[in-house]
Amino acid sequence: MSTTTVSNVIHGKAGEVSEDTKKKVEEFLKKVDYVPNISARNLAQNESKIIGLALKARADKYENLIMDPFVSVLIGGVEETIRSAGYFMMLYISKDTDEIMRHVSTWNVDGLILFGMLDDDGIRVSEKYKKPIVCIDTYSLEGLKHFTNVGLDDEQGAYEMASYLISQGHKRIAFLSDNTKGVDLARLNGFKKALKDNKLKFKSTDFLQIRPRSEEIEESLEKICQRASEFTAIMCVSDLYAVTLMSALSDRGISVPGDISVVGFDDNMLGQLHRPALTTVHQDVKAKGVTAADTLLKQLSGVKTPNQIKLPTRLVIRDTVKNINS
Amino acid sequence: MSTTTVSNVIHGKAGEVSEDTKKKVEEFLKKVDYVPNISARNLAQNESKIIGLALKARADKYENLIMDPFVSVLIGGVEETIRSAGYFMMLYISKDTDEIMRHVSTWNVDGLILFGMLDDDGIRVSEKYKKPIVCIDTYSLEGLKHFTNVGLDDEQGAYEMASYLISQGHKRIAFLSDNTKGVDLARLNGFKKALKDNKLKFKSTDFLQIRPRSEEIEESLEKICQRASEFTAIMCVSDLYAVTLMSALSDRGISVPGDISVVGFDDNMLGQLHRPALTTVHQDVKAKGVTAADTLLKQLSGVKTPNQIKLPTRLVIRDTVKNINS
DNA sequence: GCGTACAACTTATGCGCAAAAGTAACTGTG
DNA sequence: CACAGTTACTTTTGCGCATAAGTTGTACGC
Repeated sequence: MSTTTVSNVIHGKAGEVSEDTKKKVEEFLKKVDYVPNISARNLAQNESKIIGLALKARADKYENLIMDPFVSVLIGGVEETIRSAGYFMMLYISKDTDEIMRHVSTWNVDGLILFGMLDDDGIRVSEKYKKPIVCIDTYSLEGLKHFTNVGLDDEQGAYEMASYLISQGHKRIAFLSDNTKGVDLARLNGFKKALKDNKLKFKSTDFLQIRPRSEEIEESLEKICQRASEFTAIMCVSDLYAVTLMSALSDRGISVPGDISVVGFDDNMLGQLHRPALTTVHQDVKAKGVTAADTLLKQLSGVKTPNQIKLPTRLVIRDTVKNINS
Repeated sequence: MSTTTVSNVIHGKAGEVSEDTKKKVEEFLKKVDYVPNISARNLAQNESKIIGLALKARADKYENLIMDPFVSVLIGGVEETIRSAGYFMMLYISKDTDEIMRHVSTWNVDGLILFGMLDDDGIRVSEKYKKPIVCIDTYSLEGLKHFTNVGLDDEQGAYEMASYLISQGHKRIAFLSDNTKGVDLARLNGFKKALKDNKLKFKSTDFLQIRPRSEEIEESLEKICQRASEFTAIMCVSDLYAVTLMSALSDRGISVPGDISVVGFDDNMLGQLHRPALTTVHQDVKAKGVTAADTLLKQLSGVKTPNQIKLPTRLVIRDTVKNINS
């Protein structure tokens, strides 16, 4: 029984091994409870069967990243897909792109999924790393030359939401976010577009800035709540912020949707469990993870994929918007 | 420049290499942007520098597991600790223990952290896997012979919470959970003990069963809410269930804490953002992950560790309990 | 000035695997 | 019956690393 014969049996190379010996080998493998050594296989094949999932966060959002149910659902989707294709997932959470890079090359990771990475960082990575990369939720035309993006039609989703608010009679609507880049910018743009199409003006003061860091968040919420009476509705860039805002409003005796309407974006458990239940834009986070992983897997097997995949959103009308049409 | 010399420089084996050649080698390494091939190192050393984090869920709780902010925080804690010690994390989410086992042995994972595994499964794993295992939140005396457990003083936490409820005048208190095993049992026991110490009776009908599966959860909530008037307070086994319950109560016009008091356990963002803010038992989930990883790392470097580590809990009194002392 | 000790290297070996190259026995064909 | 082709194997090689074993040169003591 030579190693090659055994190897052939393991890899199911029929025609090379007689049925007789095949059975013998299989029995033997079972008897000794054989498990292949992946390190050795990797060394010989120069492939690792590992997909790296790198989550990166701006330092000030790191805490939120980890807390967000979004992340665990995403991880779950990726892991499931990858595993059923015989790959393994190495998870990497970091604030430091270089560290991620080093990690990826030491392990000779076969493919990369990046999330939360700034667009230029993604490009930087792709320049060094010569294997397939799929990014989630990036917004960089430049980047699309280097990697595939799996995202959402954020602009359209925000457009629909803003249009809905306007249809309910809202004219003074604020937009709440912590930055104006990437996804947040796309959502803001959709919002602005809806205003414009309805002949409403967007003033820069209608942008309410929330600070993600725990030391600053209270102060920023205080400022925002003080200005609440200026608006009839606040459109938040995420459910997390919508619910955070509603808690702050509630603490100050401002009722939702009685005094002011609030909407979110994402549709996660936070808004679903809130009462009144949050009106929001639904996205299928698990599908995002699954799609990203699937796309990467396809690329690994040499199948061409579009370099931009946009998943649809869906308006979910619940109870945080008041109809104020006279 | 021989491989050994280079290897020695990389591993900082001073005294074996002259300062001169050391510098030369280092310059060279930088120039060619050398990255070690971990597969080769693993093969040579028979160690992988990988820590496996296996999350297992009963089929009916799988969805919840993934959604729960608990999980991502735990993962974050483990990942951070492991990485700063030069290890890597391979994440494994599955309903199937055998699959986890196969994975672990193919990769020759150096150590294992198990979460959400039933006690007997943990033991089964430890019988095959001859390397260090740290479990999180198991409750099996038998298991402690095989692995280290990092957990909480659940019983004490629940005892304090129940005592607090009693001090606020509550005598008819229900306990809500989806099962009576492991952690949930410990919390239930703490609850029962507090009742007993205060000369209150626990009837088996005071246990309210919630069903975790999304198809059944509504029905079980309906039953529970119908019985709400029997109690002045409901102690929930987790914040997730407490908030879920409060949403259901709110939908039926039952006010918290006006009509009934509700408390949770865990202290996660769900309860913190809820209004009224949830009175609960705090646990430091990140610390749990960090402690588990630290303990495993210690064991890997041959340091003895206690086989049972219990992290403290802390009562967090917020706004969901009414003082009903006459 | 011979042996010992040690510093600073180099060479050789094996980890477990996949695949290339080699071998031996058997089969069919002209 | 000789030779090509095929089947069912075995032997060999090399992936990149750490380390054991071997080599060389130099300093020092007596």
